[in-house]
Amino acid sequence: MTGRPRSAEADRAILAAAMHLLARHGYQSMRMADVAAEAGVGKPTLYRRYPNKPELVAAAILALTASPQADHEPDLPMVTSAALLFLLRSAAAALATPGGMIILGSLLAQEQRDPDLIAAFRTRVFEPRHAVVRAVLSRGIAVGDVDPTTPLDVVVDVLFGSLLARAVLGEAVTDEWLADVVGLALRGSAPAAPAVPTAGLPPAASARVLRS
Amino acid sequence: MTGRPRSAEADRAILAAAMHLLARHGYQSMRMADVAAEAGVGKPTLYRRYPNKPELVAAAILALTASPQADHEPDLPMVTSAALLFLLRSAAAALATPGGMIILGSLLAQEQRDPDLIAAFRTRVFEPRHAVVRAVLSRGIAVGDVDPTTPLDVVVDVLFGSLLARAVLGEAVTDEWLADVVGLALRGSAPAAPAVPTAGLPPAASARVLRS
DNA sequence: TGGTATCGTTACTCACTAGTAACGAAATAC
DNA sequence: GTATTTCGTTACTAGTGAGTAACGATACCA
Repeated sequence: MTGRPRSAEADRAILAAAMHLLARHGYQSMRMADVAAEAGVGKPTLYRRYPNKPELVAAAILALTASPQADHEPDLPMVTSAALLFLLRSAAAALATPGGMIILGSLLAQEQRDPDLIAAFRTRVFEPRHAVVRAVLSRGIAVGDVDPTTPLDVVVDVLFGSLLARAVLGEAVTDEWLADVVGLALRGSAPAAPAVPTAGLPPAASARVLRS
Repeated sequence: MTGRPRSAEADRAILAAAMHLLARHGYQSMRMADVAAEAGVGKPTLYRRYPNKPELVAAAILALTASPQADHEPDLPMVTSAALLFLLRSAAAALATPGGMIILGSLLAQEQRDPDLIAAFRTRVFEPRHAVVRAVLSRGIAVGDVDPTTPLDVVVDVLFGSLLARAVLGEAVTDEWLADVVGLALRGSAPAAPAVPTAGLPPAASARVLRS
């Protein structure tokens, strides 16, 4: 009485195709028929799993791997500024990835109609990354790089917000620019009488381009 | 041979209705028929002026008053931090205005299809505001609040980017949070040995809520 | 082997919306 | 007045895309 089981491969392919087309065309312009085609699947197979378009897209977003948790991030440099640079570089790459801003923009534009979409995106994409940065800043407090009274959320907003600003302006994120931002943020949140005044960051180091 | 002249009142009403509906529903979801209705005008009157939807919306954006120019901004406080607070407060209000992020998001999502839309928005909305902030920072250099070697564009990205971060997260911008951001940015770009160490900003002054 | 729920394919319904065509009426220039 | 161009209204075309209804075929359980 169980019948033919649902193809797990189809499950995977559907969510992958949905994310791909969401990034390529945005929420409104992506077509269910295209998702089915790209997944190598018929439309009814989509609707057997998800009742409609927003639920499919929400599922695709929720299926994103909640990126590596705060505490044990591998390969994370010990120097506060270097760790922040590392994290922001990866975030910038994700944001600049053809489609990063298309996803974000189209979900924001859809907030009134489908609040769950952008909410899922915040939970799955922003929150985990913010948590890692907050952890690095906490470690910075322990090491004496960051003033203990600094409101860490503000620093997080400043760091990620700068990336958003560049993306919204449509301008590339260079390593030089990133170093400047991190330098400014760390000087701005340094202890009043620091043991090592402005440790670590040469004012404008390399200038490798992350995106063109 | 001149015929009946076009109604200037209709011109105005059409652009106003277009902006209103753009803010309310976003680019894709706004309907031409609704623009006509809200402007008290027939659809053909729209298409007599603009050949299609993107050109109408582009015109509506371009019709936005290029906000007050950098040099002579009225009512701008003389203290650098206070001036920045003033400018960011107004920007935050505009961004949080029901529809601010809907406009921005929907135009970003549309960038591949209609690059002119977001381009017009950058020119008319972002550039003028950035110019004013840059001017304030330049004055800050003259007064000794800001280190002359500071890359001002980075500071501008940090300040406006923070607002974007809050808006993207869907969280309200409080005066306390704004003061923290401005304080961090100014400490981060202060001269190495400042005459007045961290002038002006009490760490977290008032907490009047700008948006709820 | 028989029952059942899946599979992909095809064809459809239905709603919606950009843009146009065709009016008769109103406003201007000459 | 007369030609001309706009006006608002109504009705239409044409294209698109979400979601559904049938298939006959396939894979699993009992």
